[in-house]
Amino acid sequence: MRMTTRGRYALRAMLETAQCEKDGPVSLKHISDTQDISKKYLGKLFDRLKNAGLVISIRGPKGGYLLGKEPDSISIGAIIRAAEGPITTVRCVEKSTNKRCSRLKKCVCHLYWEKLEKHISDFLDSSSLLDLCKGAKDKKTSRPI
Amino acid sequence: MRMTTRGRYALRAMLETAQCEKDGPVSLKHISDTQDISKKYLGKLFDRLKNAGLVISIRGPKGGYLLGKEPDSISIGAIIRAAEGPITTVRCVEKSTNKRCSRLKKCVCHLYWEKLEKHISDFLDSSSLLDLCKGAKDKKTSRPI
DNA sequence: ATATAGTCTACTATTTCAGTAGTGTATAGG
DNA sequence: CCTATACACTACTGAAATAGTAGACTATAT
Repeated sequence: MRMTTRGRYALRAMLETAQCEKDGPVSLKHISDTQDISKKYLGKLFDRLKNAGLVISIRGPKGGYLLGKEPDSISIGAIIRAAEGPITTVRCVEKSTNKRCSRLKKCVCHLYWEKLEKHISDFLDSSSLLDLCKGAKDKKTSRPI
Repeated sequence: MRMTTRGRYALRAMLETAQCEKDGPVSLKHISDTQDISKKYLGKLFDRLKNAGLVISIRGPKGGYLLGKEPDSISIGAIIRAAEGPITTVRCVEKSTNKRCSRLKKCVCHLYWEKLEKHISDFLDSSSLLDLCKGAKDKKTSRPI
């Protein structure tokens, strides 16, 4: 039951973008510097985020990325799914690939994993990037953990 | 956001053990045959389950494994944790290793990941092996998915 | 023009996972 | 006491995914 750095990087990068885009496109260099993430790696990550429509890119000098939608309509789930692929707690239930294991009919466990998957998915979809931005703002005045 | 086969195997194996232990110790061979899991791999898995106190072992002919506690006091979370290690959605928040990333103070994301972790953990701890056994029993009479 | 900054493909190193091999040890049943 | 059974333990292997790197290419603001 693990989340990889890819998902974490994605969230941090999106948060940084959301917080800085008012000053113009946010470059990978900026994100790399402020978030300690390899610039090249971010390049690949933003490919995914861009394909998912979560950011748009602007090329050339002063270029970078802007959010592709309003921050309140970008759910954390959408970011994680864009970065890591579908949230699947159990692969043989994966819808996209239709890879359903042959034991399906006799296995109660499947139902359980499907419930877990929905539970996690709902949680991730119930917060937006805006919610996290607000949290970040609050943290600047109050005491950090 | 993935669960590995290790966790799934563990749950299926525990369920099989719970359902069959009334006829005496359940051998790895039996579990291997009924659940299509490599016997050698199960051996390693049951090491973990045994260390966690979820099963006890009986050696020699007619030997095998019995549940280490009543099925209603074995939570699914306990099984997953025994098999896969602590449920951590983000490693730098991992308590056991004290590996906290240096960005902790400035990162709102951490709070979010910790909430997610708790959310998942609570879900996994709210069902017991007994609950799943009941589900399995029901499924025999009713129509499978 | 040119420097900046995204785009794209390919490569590499590391880690984890799933599974295998083989040896050792306890014990039920004859 | 012998022997077959079944757990215990260590070490190894192959495959896949992850994290990160290299370098050439393209668009564009100044």
